[in-house]
Amino acid sequence: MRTTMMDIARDLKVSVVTVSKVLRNQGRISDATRKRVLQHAKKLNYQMNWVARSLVTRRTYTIGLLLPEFAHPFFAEIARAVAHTVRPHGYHVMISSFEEDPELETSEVDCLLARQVDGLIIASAQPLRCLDMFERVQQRKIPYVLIDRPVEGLRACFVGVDNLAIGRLATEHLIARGCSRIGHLRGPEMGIAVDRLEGYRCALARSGLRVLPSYIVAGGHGDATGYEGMRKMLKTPPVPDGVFCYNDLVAIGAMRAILEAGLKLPDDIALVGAGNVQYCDVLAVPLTTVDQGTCRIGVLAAELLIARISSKRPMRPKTILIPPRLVERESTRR
Amino acid sequence: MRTTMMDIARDLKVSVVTVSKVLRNQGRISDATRKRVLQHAKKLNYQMNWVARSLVTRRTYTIGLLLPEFAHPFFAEIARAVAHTVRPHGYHVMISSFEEDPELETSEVDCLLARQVDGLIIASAQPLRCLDMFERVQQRKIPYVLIDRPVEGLRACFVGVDNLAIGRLATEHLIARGCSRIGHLRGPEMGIAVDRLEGYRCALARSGLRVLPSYIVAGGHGDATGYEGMRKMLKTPPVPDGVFCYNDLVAIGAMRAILEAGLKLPDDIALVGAGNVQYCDVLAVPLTTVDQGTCRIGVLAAELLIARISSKRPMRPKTILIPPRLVERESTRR
DNA sequence: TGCACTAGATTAATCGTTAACCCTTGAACA
DNA sequence: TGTTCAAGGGTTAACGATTAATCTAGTGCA
Repeated sequence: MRTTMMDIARDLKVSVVTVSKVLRNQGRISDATRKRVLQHAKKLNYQMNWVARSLVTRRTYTIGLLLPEFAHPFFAEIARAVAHTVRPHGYHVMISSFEEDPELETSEVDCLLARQVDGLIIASAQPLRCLDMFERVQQRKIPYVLIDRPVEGLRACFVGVDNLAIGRLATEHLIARGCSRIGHLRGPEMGIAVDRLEGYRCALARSGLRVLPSYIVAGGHGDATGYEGMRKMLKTPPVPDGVFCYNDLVAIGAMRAILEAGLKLPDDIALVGAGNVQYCDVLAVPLTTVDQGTCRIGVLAAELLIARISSKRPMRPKTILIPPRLVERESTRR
Repeated sequence: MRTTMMDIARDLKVSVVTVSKVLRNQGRISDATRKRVLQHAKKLNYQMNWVARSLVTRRTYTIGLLLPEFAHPFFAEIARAVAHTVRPHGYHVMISSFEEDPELETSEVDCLLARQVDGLIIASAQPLRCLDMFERVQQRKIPYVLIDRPVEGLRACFVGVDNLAIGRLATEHLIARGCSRIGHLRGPEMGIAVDRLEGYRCALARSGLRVLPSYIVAGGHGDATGYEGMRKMLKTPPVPDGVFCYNDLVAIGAMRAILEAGLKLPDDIALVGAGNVQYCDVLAVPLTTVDQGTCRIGVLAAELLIARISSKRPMRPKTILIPPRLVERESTRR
């Protein structure tokens, strides 16, 4: 049986409350009593029951982290940053990945709410105009911070990168490197991929280059879609001489397709990714990419969340947009 | 204010217990009452308070997952597999990474115990013969499963790969590919790296090749140590024609060093890693590696843990060793 | 009529802590 | 002598559920 405060209290013939006060270093307790309690607690190997404490204090010191995909290095790094940031404040993280499935996301949020998390950090995959999940969270007055993917029509905290700038930065870089037929392997139909596409369009327009419809190929999140997309793009001439990929994973897939086709990188096709994911510097051809401050997103989101949890009064939503930064490597060096 | 069972009970003029029974689908309740309760619960947007429930049932449906390093793709994949496996059973995962720091590991374990996790999965970094952390867990009768790194002198469940076989498999493969001067970038002084080294030694001995001390270079877990180690090895002739690396990350670092030195892979030096980490097929030279069934480790550990949690009687410790499997890619194809 | 039985609910106790008050004692001070 | 005050502690009631024991009709049957 595990020891409780009552065991200590009984043995020492003091009240449970006295024990509780000593253990919390609160209230007025004589040094003698304090010492006795602490000693006996150590002797019995006492450990606080956080569940019981949480029930009465109404705080679990747990935050929920909802991610679309765990194995993705981008989200893994975020998870790491979040866990790291909240630990000094006594918080633990409950992580849940919902595999890009909005329904699973909703049910996980509900589950985390039921488990009484003190706050949530969400990289949401909710479809457009589906705000009821968030409304439920707000109704329960649980602070939350969105990351990576903003949700339209929602007044909420957000930490992410300026995706339009990413698209522009990457495309402008390709232009500067002398590319004139610039393709884009775009991401999903909705969400941040739209902004990156817009940035791409914008950069091309600015420098007077034409946007060929056949140069924009639809895709998804992973490297498989990048591979397929690139193969498709290579089949329809004129073959591009530069491609901006929605993210690094897509770029990795694209790179495989390019090399398989016997083309040279960057000489035949220059490639730019986005994300600056771990180990994208040791690829077949080290990948030029746009850094989106992954780690900072996690840290800032965590700090923002803790600030909200600690604050008495409701604070008004805050948006943090991290400016992206181009990281040039071999895949565009020519 | 959030709704409680009492709110529902009061409104409906039934007892809290009746509500509880309906919500748990337990006990004999008339269809009429059941319906009323369910309807009203939905109307009030009721959500179970798991903290309160946990206090009385003494189960949190939470398991703790302790990892040495979060960002490492190997552990990220394990985390994913564990979370995935336990979800259908109603469990959530609290993840904690302790950055290879034994003291932090201990304090995190204590914290997770205080939070009343139902079980633990640990990839431990405890130094040799430091078992008191585990003893504390056992004393509390919390089931736990060790993964990846066995702990000597501890009668506990373990799920991992046969590291000796990894070393042998990798080295034998290099021998089969015609290498005769085979080096080893080894991992940390203790733990699984020792077995992999032993496997390497064993394979060389079997085929009558000599083990040169200068061919065994000490290192750590990450790619930085692989890079340094390889540079060192290249400086002391005779340069090896095949190298087995402690893990894929080390191999990635080694590959960078080899390419920087102007040598060709696999023609000058053939390289084998271990782990079959994600994306090691898209490296500068796709890496031959030994698959250690990462995903299966996570799944099996999670299943084993849940079995122990659910079982009434204490089961006796079970060890699962996954047989490794060689995955040949370009880095040794010659 | 009386007894046993059952379905359907209620009451009381419990889980381990904390929050909010209340009580005692002795010393200081007017 | 009486009042005040602080130190050091205790009492009681939550927190929001579950579990075990108990009650109350209604029914069947001898």
